[in-house]
Amino acid sequence: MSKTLTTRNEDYAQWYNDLILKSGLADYSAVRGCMVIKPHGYALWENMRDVLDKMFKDTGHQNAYFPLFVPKSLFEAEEKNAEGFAKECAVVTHYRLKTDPNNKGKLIVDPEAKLEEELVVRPTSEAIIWNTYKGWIQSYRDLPLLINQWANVVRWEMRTRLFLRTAEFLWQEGHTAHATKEEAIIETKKMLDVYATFAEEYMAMPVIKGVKTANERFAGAEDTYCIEALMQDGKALQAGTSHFLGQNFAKAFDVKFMDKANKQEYVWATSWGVSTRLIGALVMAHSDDSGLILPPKLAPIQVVIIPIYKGDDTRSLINDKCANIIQQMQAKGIRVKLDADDSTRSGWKFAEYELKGVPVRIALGARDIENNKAEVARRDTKEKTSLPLDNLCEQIIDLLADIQTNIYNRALQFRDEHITPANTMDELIAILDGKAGFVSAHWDGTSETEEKIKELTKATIRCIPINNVEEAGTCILTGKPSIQRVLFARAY
RNA sequence: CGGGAAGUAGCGCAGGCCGGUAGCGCACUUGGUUUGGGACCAAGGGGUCGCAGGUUCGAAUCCUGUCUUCCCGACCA
Repeated sequence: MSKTLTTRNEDYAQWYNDLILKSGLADYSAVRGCMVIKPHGYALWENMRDVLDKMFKDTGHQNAYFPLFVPKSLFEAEEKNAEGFAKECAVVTHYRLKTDPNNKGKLIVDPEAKLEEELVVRPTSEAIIWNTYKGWIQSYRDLPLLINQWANVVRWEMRTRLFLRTAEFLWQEGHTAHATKEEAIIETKKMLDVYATFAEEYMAMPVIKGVKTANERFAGAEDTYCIEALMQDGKALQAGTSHFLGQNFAKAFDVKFMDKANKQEYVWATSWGVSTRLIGALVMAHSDDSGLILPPKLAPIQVVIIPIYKGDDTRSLINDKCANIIQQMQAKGIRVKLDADDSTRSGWKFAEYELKGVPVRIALGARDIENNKAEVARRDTKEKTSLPLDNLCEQIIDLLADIQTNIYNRALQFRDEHITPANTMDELIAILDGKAGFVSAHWDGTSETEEKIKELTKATIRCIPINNVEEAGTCILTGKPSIQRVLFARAY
């Protein structure tokens, strides 16, 4: 099987597509804009999901599930939100098919079965959730209400890209209700921190926490916070968002509570989400021309053991040793796989597991056993070393931790080297066209200026970093006064 | 929604201009030899050439329509 990838230098976009397909993360499907997540990709998502789910529960949230369909009248209740999503909604108009009288064996939509009210396939669930919350919240004693749901959503995108932008995707959406504005803002920021922690500690992907400008804000939110990551081609990627929704949805859906002073008040809301897009981010943050590089904490397989047979006489000796190592590793909770398949040779396996991003590979042959050693290769640097078998398990645990740290540091260094200040439009354009990455520049704070810069450069303001240093300056485009630099980048 | 490209075996492609009973590589099956960086030998199996019409004695090939997918733009997590 020829599974060579297009290199990143040749064509970054093609490299990404090749990698996703050939590493077995996902596949195209017969449905326009929709992909199939294959077992390797889904296992990765399950690991991400499990970690996040625990983090949500540790911060007091509970899971629930709301319907896929939203009646149009509910959907349009919060106007800004509805308008924001209107152009990309799939809509169910009928509930039945029938056989085509003019074309045997074919089906047509039954015109008799038109729905009285169209159903919108959720692009996000605020509407149905807030409609439900109305019935759940009467008193301040019912607050805060901290709910998360794991679900699929549909956004009818014109152009799709595996994991980064597909018509249907998997995500989680948290929806919380609070008695006070302050508490809702704290929740918004807390969940942003959860995302940042997850990205950095588990995905080994450094992120910048920030606030979106009005242009980039979630429709219906007062403030949108985000984590922005930088990909190896110098493009930014929004990896997660957390919204302070104010009382917009409470007012639209009439969700009030009685406070301690016996007064009716609207509740304060947040919502926050991350999606399977994180898989795309993970791929582009670390991987190389040989394949995926997965962080050990999330890798579906952390260690693969490949026996090297030579003749039949040492076969059972090697098998016994492998079984022994696997037993020890499993006892320590390492996700380990033995590949003793006789129909492919070791060289093929080496390449295959590199493609799949398995962090550590152990090759074990008669020669190693004789020397009481194993050949250990780490995926991130491709270094091979010979380690003693005696306390192999402990050494591998250390190695996995080292790989996790190393790929984070590597990505961090790349990210930090790609935050460049610019003081003129020419500088901004030169950086974007050259080294790319984030560009830190002064902006006068208006949407018009942001739009204009986007037109001129195709770069958007990714965010205003949280705890940004105040620095007096003049806007890069208009020369008007500015109090701080913001981060521009071309983005996914 | 605009521009481009492509649909022939599971995957990647050739054949098409010049119509004549469908081919290559990889994968797959069986047997054997192998195994420290994508093994080799031998023998096999698999396709109504995206779909629908049309031209023709005859269509993968020519014509018309249609569907789908990918890439580039505008929109988005």
